[in-house]
Parts: sequence; C-alpha cells; structure tokens
Amino acid sequence: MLLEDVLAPRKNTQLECPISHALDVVGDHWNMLIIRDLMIFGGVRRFDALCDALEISRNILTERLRKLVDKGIVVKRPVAEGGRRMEYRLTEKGWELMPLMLLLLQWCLEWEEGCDIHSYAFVDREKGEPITAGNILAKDGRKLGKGDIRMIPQTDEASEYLMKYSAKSGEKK
Amino acid sequence: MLLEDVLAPRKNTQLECPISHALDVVGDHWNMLIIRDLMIFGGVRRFDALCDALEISRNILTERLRKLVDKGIVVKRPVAEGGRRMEYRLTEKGWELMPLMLLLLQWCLEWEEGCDIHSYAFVDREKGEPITAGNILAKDGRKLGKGDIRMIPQTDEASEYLMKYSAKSGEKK
DNA sequence: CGCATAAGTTTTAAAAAGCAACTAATATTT
DNA sequence: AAATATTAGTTGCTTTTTAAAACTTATGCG
Repeated sequence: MLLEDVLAPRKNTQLECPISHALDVVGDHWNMLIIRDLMIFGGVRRFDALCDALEISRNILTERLRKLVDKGIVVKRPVAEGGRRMEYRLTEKGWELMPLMLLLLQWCLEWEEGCDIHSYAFVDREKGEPITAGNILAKDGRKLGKGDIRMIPQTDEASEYLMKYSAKSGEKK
Repeated sequence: MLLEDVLAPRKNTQLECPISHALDVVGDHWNMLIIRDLMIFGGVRRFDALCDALEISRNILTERLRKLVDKGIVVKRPVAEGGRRMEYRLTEKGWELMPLMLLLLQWCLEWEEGCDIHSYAFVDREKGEPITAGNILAKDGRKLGKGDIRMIPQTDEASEYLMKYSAKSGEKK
C-alpha cells in the first residue's frame, strides 16, 4: 500500500484526482438536494423544514448536515443568539456550487425527456432574460467547445493510469 | 398520493425539479467516476479496465453501466463487428457532461484543501493555456456573478414549496 | 404554567454495496 | 488444432448504509 493511502485512504487508489475528491460532496443525491434547498430563494434553513421539504429521514439529514458542516459547505448556528433553535446556511464555498446547480438544470432541460416543464428558472437579474451556464472560456475570453479542450496528465501517476487503462489510439468516432 | 406520483414516482414528491432528475445520473459517485474515465484521453472503454482502474466491484459496475446505457449516456457495442468483447463509450449526451467535470475539478482546486497537486489538467488546445469552466453568461454575453442571478418559480407547485419551507425574508447576510 | 415545537437520538427492518469465487465463451499462443 | 489466457459478466454471501417510526429533551410561546 502506498504511503498516501495510509494518510488519506480513498476509494480508488489508482488516481489521485480532484473530481473524485469533489464527489465526496457532490456525488450524493441528498447532499445536492440539501444544497439546492439552501440555495433557492431565501433558502430552506431549518432542520424540520428540510425534513418536510425533501422527505428525507431525520437521521440521514442529521448525518448529511454534519458532514456538510465538516466540509465547510454549510454553517450551523442558532437562530437567536444563545438559543437552541438552529439554522443552516451555505458558506461562501457552498454558494460557489451555484454554477454547478445551474449546469445540472441546463443539462437536464437539454437532454432529458420530460424535463421541459421545470418548476423554477434562473434569470439575469437585471434584464430578466435567460442565462447560460457551463461556458468554458479561454484565457482571452474565447468560448470553447469540447474539441477545443485538451487533457494533459500532470503527474507520473496519471500518465501511468492512462497508459495502463485507456485506449490511447486516436480512432474513428 | 398525487396522480403524477403514480405516473412517475420520485424521491421528493414536493418539488418536480430538473436538478433532482439530473442527480439520478450525476448524484452517484460511481457513475461520475465511470463517466470521468470514459472521458479522459482516449477513454477507458473496456469492462475489465474500468474494474481495475476504478477498483469497483464487478457486479456494481455491471449495474451502473446498464443504467448509464439505459439513460443514453453510454453506448455498449462489440469491439469487433459480431464479436463478444465489448466496449463502452460516451454518447453525445454523455460528452455534454464535460463542462460539469471541468467545473468539479475547478471547484475542488479552488476550495478544497490539499487539492493543489492535481493529476491532470484541461487546457486550451490551441494555445495550451488554462481554461475556466462554469462561467455564467447573460444573453448579451456579459459574465454574471451570483448576485446577478435571480431565481423565479415557474409553477404553482414551486411557489407553494417556497412559501411553505423557505425563509422568504431578505435578511442580513 | 402548560402545551406545542424543534432538533435531534434510538431501534429495528429493508436495501444496497462489496467481496470472492465461479462460468461460458472467445481470443491468443504454441 | 489444442491448450491457455482473457473477457464480460453471474451468483451467493457478508457487511454497510438507508429508511421509517417512535422516543427524548429542552426550548419557545401564549
């Protein structure tokens, strides 16, 4: 076993990867729904409200909220100073997941059947017009498509991973 | 029970929502890692390679791939015409998740501790320069920040949801 | 003061994930 | 052409995670 696996054990020992890391937060249905509800409008902030709104079991919600707090995505604090009633809010880090939410929404509307009627929309506040998420921009501001993007391995580990598992050859589409 | 729940049962009966829908695909650790590996470089395309690379159980991989195929994100086909060796590839719909992957990567690099050394990077193919994902653009091409975006409910259901559960008041930050 | 509420725990049952061994057929090697 | 190795899964069993519902404990409120 590798030293780093002892220090920070993870699911796939093969590739140390930020995407995999991000999935500890994002790769979970409940986490994302909780974050969604903390994000929309004024936010669903109270334990019982989240419970009712999401129809999530109380024990699961407890555990998820604890993890989100641990990861610095949510803060828990009393509604009134010193009180026992709590509220949960997104941190700055949590709010930074908004582009991701928008992207999920957009992808779903574009590609999933039966998603054409959606219950809410995000618009340009100033003009009320629709917005587009997920744009990939070059340094000079150029909008990039999939074909304009290249992936490069940065570590020996990654090179080895690719060598070992991927179909390296540039084949027909 | 609502009629629509009979027609299309879902986890949270409270809010019919594309984000929730998208999470059937994206809100799963393994799904996303599979998609990641199908996406990077030439792609990890073979069952056993995915198994080894991801260290995922074979039965779980089987099940996940089947679902991804069902959802039109992956295609399964024989490597050679009529053969039994299979390969898995992303469909157009699957490739459209690339901005999402880039966004996950970017968010993690920006906000998670210890993610500064990443095993691979995506760059502008033409110039080799870094790219930014997750940009939200207005109709006129203006780059928007979180504050420039407003959420509006589109259905009575959504309005009711917000009324019922969210802290509607515009409070102090 | 007393009742409803909030934010959880606990308990127990059901579902899903993980592991390892097994299969059946197909490529590859000799 | 026969023997061997590979591939793409199944199957059966164990462990972990989720889920549902009842129970706690203390607070806020009329």
